[in-house]
Amino acid sequence: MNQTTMGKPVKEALTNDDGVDFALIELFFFAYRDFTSDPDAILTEYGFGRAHHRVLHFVNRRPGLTVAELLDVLRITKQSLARVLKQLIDTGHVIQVQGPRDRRQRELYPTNKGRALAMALAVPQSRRIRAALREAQPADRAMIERFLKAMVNPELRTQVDKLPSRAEAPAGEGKENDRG
Amino acid sequence: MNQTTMGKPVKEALTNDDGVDFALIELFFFAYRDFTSDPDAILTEYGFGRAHHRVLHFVNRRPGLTVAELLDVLRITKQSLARVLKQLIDTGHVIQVQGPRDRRQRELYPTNKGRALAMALAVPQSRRIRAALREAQPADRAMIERFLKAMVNPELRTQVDKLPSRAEAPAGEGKENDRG
DNA sequence: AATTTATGTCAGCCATATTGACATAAATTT
DNA sequence: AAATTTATGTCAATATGGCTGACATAAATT
Repeated sequence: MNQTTMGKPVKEALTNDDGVDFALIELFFFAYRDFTSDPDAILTEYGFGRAHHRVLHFVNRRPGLTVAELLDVLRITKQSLARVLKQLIDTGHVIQVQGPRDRRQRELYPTNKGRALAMALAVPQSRRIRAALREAQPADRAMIERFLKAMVNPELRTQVDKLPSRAEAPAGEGKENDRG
Repeated sequence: MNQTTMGKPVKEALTNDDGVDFALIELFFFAYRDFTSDPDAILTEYGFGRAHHRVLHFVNRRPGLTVAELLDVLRITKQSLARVLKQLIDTGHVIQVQGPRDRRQRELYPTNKGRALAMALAVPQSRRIRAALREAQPADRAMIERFLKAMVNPELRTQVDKLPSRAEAPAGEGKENDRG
């Protein structure tokens, strides 16, 4: 383990010539970092973090999802979720409703307050995307969507598809909401 | 704060119709999550985390950068960097060299071992990108690059540009390794 | 000689995640 | 009806990766 045998400094930089697409790797890193910076700033004012953002987001995108479903989407443990969810409930952003079919389940819904915050967090992100598309090439939004989707693990793409794209004909009281 | 006045559950899902590009927001989230999953798995074997990855990555991309420069790129505090950097040094992935001009500075270089690990971490990410480009539309790689760059805060785009894309004509002692 | 700069280190704090164990209520199976 | 499984909640301990503040050292600059 001495400097002579193996600890010699490598002075040449890794570049795209090394068969690896470092340009896109780094752009993805920087892009995501700044993508999350706008909501982060807002969340700080509320004493919330990214964990709260994710919960609030999916509760707003799929109102009525159960705790188990939320855990599945977020891929965290229930103990991790507990604290964050409790805070969102205590602050009146999310409420729990006892499941109608199965009374053990807790359906999670945003309140108006929670809906407002979710929108406030999403707007700057959407604006950033819109601006980037304009700067890049407005026509090919679909292409970027395909690219990003292809970056997702095939097994997990179902998750993406489960989220509503367009407002559905409201299902009314009787019928179920069939997103499946 | 009672259920009657403000705590009523909002039952309608937020959709793309609400003027916000939820589709791309979520795709970006899922794409980044899976993008980091491959290296995460490798890092775990070494007892390292994402923090180590980032340090190792930039030390390999800009060998010889100083501690201050690294802190600037990563945007963390020196106390945060300290533990991670120490581990990378102790395990022989990175070595410090006293700055030639300014002997207070510590230039950071990867060792061969550190170079190898950096490559091992980058390869699956690059492969994922390549596959996604193939699935999307191979021609328009440049477009996606423009899009991602436009997602980065303008002030910070200089950071992106500071990284080497192609191997440069080596400046130093005798002949360097030119893979070009 | 005094000050500033680059780095390191100590100590403590916070947020977010983890695992394991156990509790409760409701649904399901036997 | 009793036993089991399921959905959720909670307690405790632990790890990681950030943070701030304070202080130390050596080297460069003024």
